[in-house]
Amino acid sequence: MGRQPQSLVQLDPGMTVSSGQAFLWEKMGRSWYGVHGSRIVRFSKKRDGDGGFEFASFPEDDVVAVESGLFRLDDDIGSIIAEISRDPLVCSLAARYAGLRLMRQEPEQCLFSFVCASNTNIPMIRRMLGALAKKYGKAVSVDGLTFHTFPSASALHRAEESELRSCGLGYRAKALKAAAGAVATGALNLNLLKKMGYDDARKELLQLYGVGPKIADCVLLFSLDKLDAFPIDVWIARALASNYHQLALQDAKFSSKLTLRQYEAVSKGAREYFGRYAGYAQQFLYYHMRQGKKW
DNA sequence: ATGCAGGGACGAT
DNA sequence: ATCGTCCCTGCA
Repeated sequence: MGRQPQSLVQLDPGMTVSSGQAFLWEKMGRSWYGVHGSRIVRFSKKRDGDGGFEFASFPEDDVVAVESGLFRLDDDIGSIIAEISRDPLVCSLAARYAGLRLMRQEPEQCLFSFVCASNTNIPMIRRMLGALAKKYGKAVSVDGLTFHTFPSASALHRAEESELRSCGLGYRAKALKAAAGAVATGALNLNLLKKMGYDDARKELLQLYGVGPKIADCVLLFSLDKLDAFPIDVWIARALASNYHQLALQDAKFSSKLTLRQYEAVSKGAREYFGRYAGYAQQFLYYHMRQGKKW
């Protein structure tokens, strides 16, 4: 730990993942290490570097399925790119950032991570989640390094709110405890949400204390296979305002902060415009907006 | 140094 | 339907 976040996970020459969606990844030497639920995963370039790479998981069972699931190797990326490339800007970004991919996170980790993500920034989110993992996760040794798995719902639910606050969560502690409780008690079944459509699954997530439209959309896109979800953060809002006047609000006040009503309107428009893979388009726009930024 | 931004959402007007 | 507030950190 203690390393500055990378702007992207360079998986191999043809594959890149924005770190904005996966907080607990870090690069050490020629390898990327990531916390993936109750696993630690490693992705490294082969030493004889002809573009080859290898994936490992600890524990080592089901490695192939884990890799395929995590990096969405089951997606038909060609036809996805083709479809979102109906938009000229996304088309050019898809060419420039060829290899950028979405990850499929563990649903619980994704939900709990984004509950911690409101009104803050990525370095701070990494710090909070790292502290939570260290305190409530299980230590796993890989390559002589110590990592911590992501805490279980019940562990987070059992924790006192004050303990969660001491991990740097601030007022988000209450929301995390609530979300963890919903999962731990079975009131919220994330696996069920995977089988629902976007609207129904979103409605369920919005019931949770501390989960608004933005965070719900992130969880839907990054872990529940709703590729039509289109999360709008301040950067995406700016991208829309400067490049998509037809999608932005007529109101000139529309710049970065969206009211609930504005969010729903802009999101609906973007989802209709970009289509069933709007979420992939969102990732190209987000990645583009983040270029040159420190994290 | 004081203010503000940073992957927002809640609760009171 | 808007608006102040919430915890915390880095940076201008």
